Amino acid sequence: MLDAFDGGHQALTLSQIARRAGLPVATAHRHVADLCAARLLARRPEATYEIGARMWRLGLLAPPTRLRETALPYLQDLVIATGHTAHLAVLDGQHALVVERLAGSRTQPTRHSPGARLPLHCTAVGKVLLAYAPIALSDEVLRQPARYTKWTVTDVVALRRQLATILRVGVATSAQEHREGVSSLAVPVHGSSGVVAALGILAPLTSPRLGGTVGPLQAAAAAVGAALIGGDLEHVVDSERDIGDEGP
Amino acid sequence: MLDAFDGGHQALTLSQIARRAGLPVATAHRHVADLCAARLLARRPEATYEIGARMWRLGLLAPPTRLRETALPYLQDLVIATGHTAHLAVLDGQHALVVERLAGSRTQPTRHSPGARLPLHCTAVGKVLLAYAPIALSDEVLRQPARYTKWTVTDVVALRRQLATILRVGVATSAQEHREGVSSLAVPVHGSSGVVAALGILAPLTSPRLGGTVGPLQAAAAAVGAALIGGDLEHVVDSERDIGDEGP
DNA sequence: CACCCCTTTCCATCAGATGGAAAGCCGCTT
DNA sequence: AAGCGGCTTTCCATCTGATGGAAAGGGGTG
Repeated sequence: MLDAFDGGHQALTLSQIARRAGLPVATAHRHVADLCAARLLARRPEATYEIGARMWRLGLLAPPTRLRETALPYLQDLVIATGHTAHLAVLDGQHALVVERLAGSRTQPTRHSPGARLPLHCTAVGKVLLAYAPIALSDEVLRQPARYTKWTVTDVVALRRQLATILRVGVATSAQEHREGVSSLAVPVHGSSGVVAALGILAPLTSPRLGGTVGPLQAAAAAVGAALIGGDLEHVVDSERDIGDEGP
Repeated sequence: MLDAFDGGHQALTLSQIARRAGLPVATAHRHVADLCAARLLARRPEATYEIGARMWRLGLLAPPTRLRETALPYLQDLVIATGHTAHLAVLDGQHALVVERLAGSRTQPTRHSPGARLPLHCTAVGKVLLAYAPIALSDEVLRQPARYTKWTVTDVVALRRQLATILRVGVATSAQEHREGVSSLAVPVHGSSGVVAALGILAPLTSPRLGGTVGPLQAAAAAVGAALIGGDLEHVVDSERDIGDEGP
């Protein structure tokens, strides 16, 4: 029933929620009232509902947040060093879950979109995650690779070859395979338990080649990996102190 | 029952959840299983549970996220300009909810703590929010102001005078009133519907006076306010596109 | 004024939640 | 080895609470 909320619907009326969830209004009304009482939803003056502050705080306790907080400084460095948009993704089922995305230049206020889910077979970060994932996953994902652009590679044999190459050289690319006019480059982030994320760079085709950015990219990935392994302890203590005090 | 999770307990066993929620294990077991099926919780290999990816994504749809994303660039500017830690907070019941906190210097990796709740009567951001809030709230909050340090002002009359001054000059301060050795300065952020947030700066007592930072602080607050009002439209469209595609 | 779409409440019907108890599983101590 | 304490997981008789159709109330608009 919470699934009624998504990126395009951050504020919904009761009837909308009921319709989108396939529930009778009376039932939805009761549920929504309960969720509001629990502060998981909040009611706005115009009788629309949106995600509440408690839900936000709970979401902050999820693993992606810790990863994001740790990686953010290095993402900033990477953006400054390369001038391109950087993003960090983790494996989430059959998708790459974008944990953070930082826009390229300050003047171009392209917003990032944490929470987005990208396909695994036609994005650079997705390919990295897929290459290092258990074979069972690629078996599943490569059954029917969806086509996004005319450049999307849907040939299973070719994709398998790509994954093998990625494992060997540690770098993945995607040239307009997901969105026209956008190329990307990605490398794995090695944490305490294997590859825990993929760090990637996006650039329009018109910009200078991405090849020269492999160095900074790998350096940033290594730094993030090291921070994840080394910073575990202090980080936990930190959040205990800072978020620990619950309110009514 | 989700309240069992907090900053100090991001991963819990079933029994822990049951105890903390005051529920019999059998009931907790069923609930947790349901939440896992909904991917609101996730089960880790060691049979502990943590907040799931779906919860994280839902949290991203909450108002604080939009505010945070909008304000982040200006916070960065502010940190660079002043060299101090900056933070942004909104009113949440009887607390100030920290939406974002950026550490002062790059070399000093002080972590920020979005999600933390600060008292209203003894922090600079809290005082700003309280000063601009309905009178009913300050009536309530000033009934029994809690003491945090020996510098905490608990005299109701003095606090009321402070709030009046804040309304007049648009700046609030707190000198070690919440934590020893930490002073802060804060100003309101004016959005489309009055004061929607407070922007503050933290500094240790040993550092140069905070007085000189009022200018940059007010400039940043004005910029955030403008971005909030002007950027609403494009922002919505953006997140529609980027987060819209739901998964299974 | 009538229409439409929304929110909110009520209540008879019915289905699903509840939690004690017992089984099964480590890892630890005696 | 045997015993113990903590954990997870399943079962099932009990009964409490969810369900949704219907109707009332509230604002807008043509």
